[in-house]
Amino acid sequence: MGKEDEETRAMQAALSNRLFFRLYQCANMLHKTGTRALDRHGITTQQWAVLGALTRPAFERGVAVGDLATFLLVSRQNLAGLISRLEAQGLVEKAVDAADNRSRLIRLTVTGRKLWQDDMQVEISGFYAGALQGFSTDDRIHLIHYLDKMLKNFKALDPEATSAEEKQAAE
Amino acid sequence: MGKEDEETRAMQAALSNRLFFRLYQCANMLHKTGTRALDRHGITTQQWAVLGALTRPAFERGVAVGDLATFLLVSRQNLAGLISRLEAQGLVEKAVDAADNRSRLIRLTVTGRKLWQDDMQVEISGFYAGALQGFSTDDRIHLIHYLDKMLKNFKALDPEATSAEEKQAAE
DNA sequence: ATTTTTATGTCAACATGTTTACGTAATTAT
DNA sequence: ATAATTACGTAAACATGTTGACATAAAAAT
Repeated sequence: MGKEDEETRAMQAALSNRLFFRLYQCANMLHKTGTRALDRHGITTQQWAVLGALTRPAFERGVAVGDLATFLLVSRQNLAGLISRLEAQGLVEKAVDAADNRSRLIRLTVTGRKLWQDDMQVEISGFYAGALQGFSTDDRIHLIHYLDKMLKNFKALDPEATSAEEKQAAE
Repeated sequence: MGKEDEETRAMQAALSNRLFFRLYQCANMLHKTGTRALDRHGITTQQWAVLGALTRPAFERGVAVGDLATFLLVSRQNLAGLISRLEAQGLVEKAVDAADNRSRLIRLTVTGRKLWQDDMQVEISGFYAGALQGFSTDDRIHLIHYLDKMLKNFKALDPEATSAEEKQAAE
């Protein structure tokens, strides 16, 4: 193997190193600044993610805990605690699935939907504006594209996510 | 305000929503798959970040806990626990700073450096290859650029990080 | 009808992240 | 010299994330 190949390999490794370290830093800051942005409402970025998911048209009539965990890419056990905290705040509720009595459907309460639409949107759009300062629409689309692509790779690395995907594809 | 303006604004919000949700998902998967990749060595992604930071030329002779926390963008209290676990594993050590007796410098032990160089690199390069499948060198550079840019915005949103930056700039 | 699978709940142990707060010791500023 | 600041350790309380394990009840397969 030539010297240049070695150098190229070392450069590639340094590039990857930097990339994932930046991702790690961004993740830390996302949660730190995001939670602070919604401090007035006592909502964390994770709760934000749950509430946002529940406003999706597909989940509007309720979603099973397991499906929500698959969607958010967190564990069922972790999500259970998150949901119980949101339930205690009166923002979400559980209803038994008419089609499957084993399944409880999580959905927003009227209070939860109101909080999301009328109160949180002010801080959320402010946060978006701050965190995406200097990003053109094209930049945003490109970044989303890269994150999408990386996410697919991550899922391929995760045995559970892969089988869950296959299961979903087989339905 | 015209109807098109409203639509543009809604589209922008949907775009930002998707972007940060992807970032949230990528962060979850980074820790899940990254920790699993290094499972054989009992190293988590956070410990990985610490060890990686300590191999930087600037930190090779040791770095103060506070400076390391600033660099990793985590709190000092959190880092203390992380370091004590790495210390218990014999991977890092603390030494008193000759220039400032208040300050303890964290640095890799011989064991730690050996683990990083001889053992972890195999799994790390495998993880990089998997998570960046389909990414050209240009893609990686562009993604790093976007993450860098977003990180700067996050820091601007964080009162502490901003003051720390200013403090550093003033030195 | 009986067995197996599935969905959820729950408990436990652990690592990571936050914040607030207090003590101590060393340095720096006055 | 005295006072203020700085660096660290440490503790507590909390929210998030992981894994593993076990119980239960309903659905699905045999």
